[in-house]
Amino acid sequence: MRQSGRPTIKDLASRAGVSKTAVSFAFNSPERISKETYQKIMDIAKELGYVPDPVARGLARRKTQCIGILLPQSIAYVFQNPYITELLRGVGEACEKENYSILVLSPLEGIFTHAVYNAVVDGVLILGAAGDSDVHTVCRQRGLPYVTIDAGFRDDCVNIGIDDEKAAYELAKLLLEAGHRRICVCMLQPLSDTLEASGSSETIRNRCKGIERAMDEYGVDKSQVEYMEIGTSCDSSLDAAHSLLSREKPPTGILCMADVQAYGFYHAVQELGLSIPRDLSIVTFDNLPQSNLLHPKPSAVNQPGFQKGCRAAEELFKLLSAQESQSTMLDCQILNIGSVAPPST
Amino acid sequence: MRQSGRPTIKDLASRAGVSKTAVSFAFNSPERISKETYQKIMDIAKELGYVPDPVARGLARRKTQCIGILLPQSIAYVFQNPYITELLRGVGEACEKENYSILVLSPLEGIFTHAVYNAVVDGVLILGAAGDSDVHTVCRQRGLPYVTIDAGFRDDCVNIGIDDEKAAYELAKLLLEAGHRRICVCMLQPLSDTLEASGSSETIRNRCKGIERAMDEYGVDKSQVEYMEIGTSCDSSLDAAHSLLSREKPPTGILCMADVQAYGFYHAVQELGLSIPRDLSIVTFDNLPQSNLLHPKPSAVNQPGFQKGCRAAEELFKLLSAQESQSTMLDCQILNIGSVAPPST
DNA sequence: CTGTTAGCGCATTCAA
DNA sequence: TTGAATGCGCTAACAG
Repeated sequence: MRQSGRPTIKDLASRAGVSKTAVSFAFNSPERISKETYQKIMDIAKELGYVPDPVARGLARRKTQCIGILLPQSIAYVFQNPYITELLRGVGEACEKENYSILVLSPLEGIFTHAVYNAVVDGVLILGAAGDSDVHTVCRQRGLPYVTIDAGFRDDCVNIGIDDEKAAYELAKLLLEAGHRRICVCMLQPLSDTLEASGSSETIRNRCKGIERAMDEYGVDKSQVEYMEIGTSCDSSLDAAHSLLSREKPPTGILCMADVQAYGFYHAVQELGLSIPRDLSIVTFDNLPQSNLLHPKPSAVNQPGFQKGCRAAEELFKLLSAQESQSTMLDCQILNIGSVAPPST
Repeated sequence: MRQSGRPTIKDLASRAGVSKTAVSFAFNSPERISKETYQKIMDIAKELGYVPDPVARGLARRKTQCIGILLPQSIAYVFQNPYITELLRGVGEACEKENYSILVLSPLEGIFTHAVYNAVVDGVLILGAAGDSDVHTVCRQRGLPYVTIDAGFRDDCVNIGIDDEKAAYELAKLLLEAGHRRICVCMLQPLSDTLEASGSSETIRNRCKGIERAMDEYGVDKSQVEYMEIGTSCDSSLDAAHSLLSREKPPTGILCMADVQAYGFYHAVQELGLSIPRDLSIVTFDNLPQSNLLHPKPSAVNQPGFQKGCRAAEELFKLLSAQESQSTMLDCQILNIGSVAPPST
């Protein structure tokens, strides 16, 4: 028969004069058949170019050896943020140990959760979904185990993250303590075309809380701090930086939600012939390896991106094997390295 | 029945008093059933929490809506190179248009091609495989359409790349023309534990040819150029840079195979209180967006990473729909921006 | 417009 | 040890 070109288990079986079962055993539990039959089967398999169909196998054993990673926006956008790459590296590290592959899922047709419906995976990692997102519902409908990353801690699902409130508090304090009052907080603007994701994530909410707590502590009026959504790309943050710094009274302190935003400011400062921290103080989240190139290295919350991804995947694997799993708040430190100084004006 | 917890198409059909076909139509071609049956089916589906199983669906229609991207080394390693991220962004862009997801495949158990056997995909993109790699065989065995990226142009498969020989030639010329003779070429060292991948790729071979052609042209003896395998991470290139620059007679010109390698040199130069291009000239491949942060911006071959990924995916989609597809050599320019000057010593 | 009937390719229980 | 039969959940010809 062999209609679609590729040999099937049946072809191989009849060609080798054995049953389908024997062939199946040869590929899955060789110890259950005799050495000779095994050899014969494998020889003919090679000759025929037979290899078991992963999809059919997946259906039969109810396992695909893949986990999905659900991104909040399009791939082209999200991967402009090197922090995401760090996460992915961590996930990859854990997956390779378990012989799993990673399926990158992004919002299809603008719907955040859409990709989950059709994903051929055993479980899912979810990035930065709001607590009230319906992604939880979707996963449960499909019976998919899932772990969230940077999505806030709640009782009914496993989350890996840091103490964002505290981290943001410390960062804000760094600026306030140095005397800054004209402060701009750079938010992670969601893409406008993925409406569903535009509800601010739990992480962002927590960070804002932390910032406000610091301000209260220093008796600073909330109106003095400006919140600006500048997204997570070098380009958008460069633009934002230029527009901010060209003001008559530009901010003296910048609090970024991501290293990649800080890059824009470093770049702009350079282009304008200014200098950090003399003319502008800046603090940020992430502290990615590549930020070592910046001079001075930005004061930052040291986010363990790699570790986060790794840990999240590990917890997911526990769920997949029906083990207990629980949320983890990873440690992070504040590194005050040299991008903060008292305001000059 | 409903054994595994999740409702199946059969459950839904009997519950709704219709046949399985009707349900299938409701989800796949709603226009083929009456408005009322559709509504009834969808209502009960929602009530039951039914959603079609992607694996079963994949088996039946022989289509998974996924393409794989096969990496030459582990994910944690490969994604240290931001060029790869650029490629991925391009692939993502193309995939989202076609409603495809990306499966990231890395060598399992140290075998480059191993992941391909079990990958639940309709086609594969292959990164930088050597021309004589058996990955071609594997894909053909599985009947998987595939497109290579940066793998050299050959007649029997579709490849997307640039003219590496010429590009490398131009880069080398930049250094030679400025008068450099103590030159170090930074190679992309493969990880030692993936033996299969250690045969140098077509791309590297072509680049070396280009470099040698330039040297011949300038009458420079080949022995004056040093080839050093320093890998593709900030750390490894930083180490290499320090060891090179601390020599008694350090090289005056560096030719990198990737931006990420140049980062290490910029960093080292900074740490040593030296300056580019006064104390060291450097040219490189890639010219990634984030390299704008470097000062001076490195002279480089402008590699269209995003476009490459995008184009490769598009060609693969053509193959998937049985259309004609062909290799493409993308344009690239040499940007001589300011990281090259005559040697000072 | 709707239902019946076969597969899709493989894993696995139960007998032999 | 091996083989026949059944099921995984869904799609798609083919009838009705």
